[in-house]
Amino acid sequence: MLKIYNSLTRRVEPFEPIVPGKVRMYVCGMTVYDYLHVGHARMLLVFDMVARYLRARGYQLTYVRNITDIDDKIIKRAHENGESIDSLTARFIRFMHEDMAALGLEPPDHEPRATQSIPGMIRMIEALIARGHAYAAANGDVYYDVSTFPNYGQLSGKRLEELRAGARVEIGEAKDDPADFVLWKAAKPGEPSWPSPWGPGRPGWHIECSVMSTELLGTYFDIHGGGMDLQFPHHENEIAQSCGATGDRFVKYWMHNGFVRVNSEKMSKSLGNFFTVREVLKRFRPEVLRYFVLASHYRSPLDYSDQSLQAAKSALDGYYLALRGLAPAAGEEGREYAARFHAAMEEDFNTPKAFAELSALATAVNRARAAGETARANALAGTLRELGGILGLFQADPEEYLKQAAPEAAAGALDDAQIEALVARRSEARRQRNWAESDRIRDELKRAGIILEDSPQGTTWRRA
RNA sequence: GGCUGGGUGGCAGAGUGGUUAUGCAGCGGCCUGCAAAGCCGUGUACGCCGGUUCGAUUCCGACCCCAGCCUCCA
Repeated sequence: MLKIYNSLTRRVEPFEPIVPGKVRMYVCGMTVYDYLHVGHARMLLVFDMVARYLRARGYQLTYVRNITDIDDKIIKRAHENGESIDSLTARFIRFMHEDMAALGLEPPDHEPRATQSIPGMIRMIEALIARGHAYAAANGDVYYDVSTFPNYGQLSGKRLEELRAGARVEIGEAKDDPADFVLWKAAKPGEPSWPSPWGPGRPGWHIECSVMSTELLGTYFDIHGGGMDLQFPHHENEIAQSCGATGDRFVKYWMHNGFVRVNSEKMSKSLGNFFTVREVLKRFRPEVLRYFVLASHYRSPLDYSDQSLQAAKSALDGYYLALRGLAPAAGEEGREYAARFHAAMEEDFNTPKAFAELSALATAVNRARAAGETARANALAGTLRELGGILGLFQADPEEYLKQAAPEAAAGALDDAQIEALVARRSEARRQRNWAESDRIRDELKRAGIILEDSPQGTTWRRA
């Protein structure tokens, strides 16, 4: 029985889809005005894992991840660059898709863009006004009246009184209550706008997600995900909007992933302490990043550092070394590991615990191989590869994986042919029992980042 | 200040009222010409102080510390 921690109840609950066998999941995606950083990568990898696991369990999943392509930051950045909003967002959507592909993410079923759902947003705001949850202010903005929604604060555990006390009121805002939030922003000069019953303007960020999710998944769907920082106010406001407009429930399970930190601080644009996915992928292969992310529980904070990535790489190398030279075969072998792997995954996607099983399975593979039980080794390897596949891991050809260098290291390094020539020369020296020459070549290769492994079947090499 | 969630061995990171998490790194052994990889073995770890208990890292209370949210943020 799969169990999921639900932010709404702050409890781990049995997962029961609204429609048996079918799961509808919405994840708040990217605002496209800059490159993806490691924090975004974590969110994307976590929900990619969730999607893969749900599908592996046989659920028919509809996965929606939106693109926010109109918002204050986008307008500001486009203005700073002296370019149009369309050209800015088109470029960063392209970069985002490149990074996502590099990370090995399975594409969502739908990737709606905010600017393509404006009519729906206007309809939802009209519904909110009609039901008494929203009001048009004198300046042309439309606000949500939080006092009309009794459950406001349920998701984030906040109380309206406290929010009011801490709220900042910007000059020019026309809210009745400092805790009210904007649904529609009246156009300012030079800003893009759409016609609406309240005059030209553009949607607030929160209404975008309420509309994109319910348009594609229905008013009440199974899972809504996103980063911890979206819990308040973004997701709280989505609930108020969606429930207020439809009178229905909105989301059954709220999932929030923890942050990536750098030196114990949240990695974020505003702090400027972020590493882009592109930078990291110059030095580490995508699968290393995936392993790194999944090696901790999705709700825990995750400290990013070069050391941790290096450790993740060593661990991942170990799995490929176990798979190397084997022909993974299907079969019942290793079923007990698979059972424990799934049991761990069922506990709110406990990937670190699941890795403990994969690690035990890799050891079993190595043992079988060492004992000369090739058929058993192949069968166990088949199970290892299959279970890894559920997490998006171990699918590369081991030989290729082990011989491949990260782009940065590859520049100016020895190419495969050069390495193989040196390995051949060393093998000849070894045949002549010329250990001095043999060791000299091995040292030379070692300095070039090549590790050699001798065995009765010959010498193999890989990149460190 | 309010609201969330945390503090586990050198590092990363699960988990549990009494029995080995796991990984990386280290050390010893086997293997190897020597290595590497692999296998085997190896660590008086659970923030502090009280309480409950035959027994607490695990439950309860206080305290200290950390992070996140309360303003845009995955």
